[in-house]
Formats: sequence, C-alpha cells, structure tokens
Amino acid sequence: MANSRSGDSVLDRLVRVLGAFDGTKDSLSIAALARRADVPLATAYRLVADMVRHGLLSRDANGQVRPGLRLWELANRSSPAVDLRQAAIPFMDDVQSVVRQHTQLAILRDDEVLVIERLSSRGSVVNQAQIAGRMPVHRTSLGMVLLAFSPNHVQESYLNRHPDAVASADPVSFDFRRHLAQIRLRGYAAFDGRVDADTTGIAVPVLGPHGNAQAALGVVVPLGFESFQSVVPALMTAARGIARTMGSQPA
Amino acid sequence: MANSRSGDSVLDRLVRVLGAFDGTKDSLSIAALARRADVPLATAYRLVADMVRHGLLSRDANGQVRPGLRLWELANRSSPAVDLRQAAIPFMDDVQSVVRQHTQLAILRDDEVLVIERLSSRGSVVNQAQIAGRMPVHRTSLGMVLLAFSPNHVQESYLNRHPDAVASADPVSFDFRRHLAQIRLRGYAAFDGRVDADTTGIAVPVLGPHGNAQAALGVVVPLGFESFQSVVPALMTAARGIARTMGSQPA
DNA sequence: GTAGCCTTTTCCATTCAATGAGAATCGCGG
DNA sequence: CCGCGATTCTCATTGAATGGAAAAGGCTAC
Repeated sequence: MANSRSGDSVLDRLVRVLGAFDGTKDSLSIAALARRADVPLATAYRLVADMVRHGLLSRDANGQVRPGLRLWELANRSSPAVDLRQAAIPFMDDVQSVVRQHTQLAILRDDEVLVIERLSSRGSVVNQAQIAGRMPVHRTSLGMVLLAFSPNHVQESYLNRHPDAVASADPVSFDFRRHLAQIRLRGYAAFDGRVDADTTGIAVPVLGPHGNAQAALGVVVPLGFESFQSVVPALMTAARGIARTMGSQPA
Repeated sequence: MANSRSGDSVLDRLVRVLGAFDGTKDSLSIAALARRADVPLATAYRLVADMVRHGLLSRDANGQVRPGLRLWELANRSSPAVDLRQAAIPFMDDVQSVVRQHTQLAILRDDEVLVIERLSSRGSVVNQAQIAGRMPVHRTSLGMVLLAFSPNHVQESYLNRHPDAVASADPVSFDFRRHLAQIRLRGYAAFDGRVDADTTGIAVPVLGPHGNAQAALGVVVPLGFESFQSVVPALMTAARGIARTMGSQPA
C-alpha cells in the first residue's frame, strides 16, 4: 500500500483526470495524464481506456488523449452555464454590433472568474479570455465587478483567502474594500492594462434577484479607446436585458 | 443478485446518468433519473450525491438534479467540438451578417446530426436545432449533406441501419442513393418544410482532407425566401474558410 | 547496433469501495 | 389522519477495481 492517494473513489479520479486538461495543453499522453491527475499509471491506463470507450475522452492518431465529443455533448445539453449563455447571447450580440470589440460574459466560481461566453471582434486587440477558461478576480474588470456586487461574506472570504491579491493591487497601498465600494457605487469597473498591457477592460454586473451579480458582462477595448464613455451605457442596457431574460426563465 | 443490469461499472452508470438528460427535461428527480438510467435507486442516490460533490451534477432548490457547472467547464476547455466551433465562428458570423437568418454548424455522430453551434437571427423563423442537440439525418439538409459527402461505406451502413428513413422519404418511391449523388454533384442540399412546415434548410459541406465532410454548415430560412440563390455561394465561401482554418490547426 | 529513457500495455493476487435490498423518514395531497 | 411516492440511511456481502511489477514498444543519440 502506502500509495500516493489511497481512498479516493473512481469519481475522484475521473474528475482529476478531466481536470488535468487545464487549457495549457489540449492533449496529453497517458503517462503525463497519470502524473498530473496523481493517479497510479496502471489505473490511469485502465480509466482512460474505459473513458474512451464511453466517449468521455478520445485518442488522436499519436495516442494522445483529449476530452471527447460525448462529454461535450452531455455537458452542453443542459447546465446552468448553458441557460446563462442562451439568455445572454442576443444581448451580447447587440453590444458587439454597437461597440465592435470583444464582448464577454463571466461568472464567479471558486474565487476565480469563469468565462461563459465571448464574442470576438476581428481585427481588434488580442483577447486573453477563453471560453470555459479562468482568470484571476483581482486582475480583471469582470472579476472586480463580480466581487463588488457579491454579498459581503463572499467578499470577506475572498479577501481572507487571497491576501496576496490585495497586496499586489495596482497602487500598492490602496484600500481594496474601498475600491470595491467605489465600483458598486459607479456600477461598473474599468481597468487599464491589467490583463494585457495594451487593453482596457470594462465590465458591468448582471444583477440577480437579490441585487447581487449573477454574472458580469464586459468588453475588452484598445487602450485609449475613443468612445469609452458610450460603452458603459451599452453594457448596462444589455446587462439589464440579460437579467430580465434570466428572471423570466427561473432555475 | 439478479438485478436489472449486473456487470456494469461505475463509468457505465455515470454515463447513463448524464445521458438521461436528453434535452426533453433539463432537471430530474433522483427517482426519475434512476429509472431513466436503469440504475438501482439506492445506487443512483449515492452516485448523484458523489457527482454533485464533484460538480458534475447540481441540485436546485427543489432537490431536482441537473448537469453541473464543473462538467460544462471541463467539457468546454478542450474537445473536438470546441476546436471546430472556434474555427467556424468567425465564418458563421460572416454568413449571419449577410444572410440574416439562423446559421448552424453540425457533424455526423452515431447516424444522427449533432449540432455544434448555431447563431440565431432575431425575428426570423423558429429554429428547432439546439446546441448539442441531435436531429435525424434524413430530415435535415445538414444531415443529408453530411451523408452525401461521407465515404461510401458510411452511407451504406447508414442505409442498412435505417431502411425506414429511406422509405419515409418525401417522394415515396425516389431513390435515396441517387438523391445523395445529386447533392454531392450540386454541392449543397436544400429541403422545404421537413423539420418545420414553414422553413427551408440549406446546407453545404465543410470538406476535410480526404474530400469528405467533416462538418456541415447551413441556414434555416422562411419558406419561399427571396434571395435563396445568393445563400449557397455565401455558405460555400464560409465553408471553405472553415475548412482552411481547420487544416492549419490539425488535430 | 545498442544503450538509455520514457511510454504503453498486460498480468494477477489482494482488498476495499461499491453494491442494493430493505427500512426509516420526509412531504405532499386528499 | 392516511396513503403514496420520493428521499435518505444502514449494513452485510462481494466482485470489481486496484496498483506494483515487469514485459513490450518507441524514440533519440552515440
């Protein structure tokens, strides 16, 4: 005995294996997968074989493993993310066609920003966000808006768990809580060059039934974007639309 | 012993449970889930609890179960469907902005049409297709194009497995194989009112390296749509663009 | 060629996690 | 209050999953 992780179930491993695809590589060898997921090699081998049989994983020509099509299908048939996406897309389109910049929708998950959808604008700046990708809360306008419009206990527990984030804030000594309050007061967040040096992020909350953000809607524009001021109203209007649509199709 | 389905592994059940969400209902009670997935109730209960713990499923306020956010996240980080979607979206946007009708992308899977992405056009006809939803091959232009541009053995095995589809074709006595050949010759498929009485579907193949369809791109327009003829070239151009993009980012 | 290194695959005795029947509990509607 | 279905929990049993080890395969460099 005395193996790396005794006492975890098939599910634990299943999830760790899928979680090993973190976006840095989109296909892995079985051995690499076993290492990343911290599963004994022989077990990983069997698990992968089973998962491939079910379409949860697939293997390409070189024997490399990657998430499978059936997994995608099962996950996209119905899920909170799908509902949100469904409700938001028309409004995101509106924003997109007016602002003509990357438009994205995200939620807060495990103290991180989880990107639900993004509409890219051709010929604009690069956009770091990937669908289903995660970004740090304190470096993105989406994240800061989500946090600012979260219940107090969520904010506090975030601050507790991430003292580093607070410390590494732009003006070193500024008061993070005050900043959040400011964002809530203004109703939007705008950051220059935090994700990418040449871009500005602007985001507004999609408010839920209790006045908290259930999502955030934002755009990424080039630094010094001319019609900056017109963007916020456009986002706010769209965000309200999304909130309304979500409201009429409750969970 | 002597239970309903002895000898299936955790994975078998896991997949059957997820598969129980087939789009007809987006949340189910545990009991209903157990019935649909053909899993003993007690086992289903435990399995659901575990899956919820991992975020593969989630439970709403009423205790109803539905696919979870983490599942969505894991599935959308990387997968063949994501690659295709990624490559196709800009071109679908182009089609969308020219034709101003529902635009959709699909692949062939298990003798069915699996919808990968759709861009809806507001104020146009209703669109039956759902993302990650399935549609019958022989009743959709997407399906017929996919089949027409598939290797011969795929066509034949489809015909073998679905004699009914052939029989129920529009003109009862027409030759299905001939029809496929015709589609391949023309390079596109167009059907009136097969999915919905008031709509026409038009689709073209996204060709892969061996001249077979790796996907199909199509639009849904109102019956008697005026600029019908201009749609096909637009689709073909976009489809080529998608094929090119896919080619430069191989599996 | 062959030595070194990493990966994939198979084997098999052990055991512990998964199992499912059954019963208790909850909750709604009549 | 009773009935009925859904949910939750218990527990003795067992075979499916386990993982160390070793064989088989693949690649590069010397």
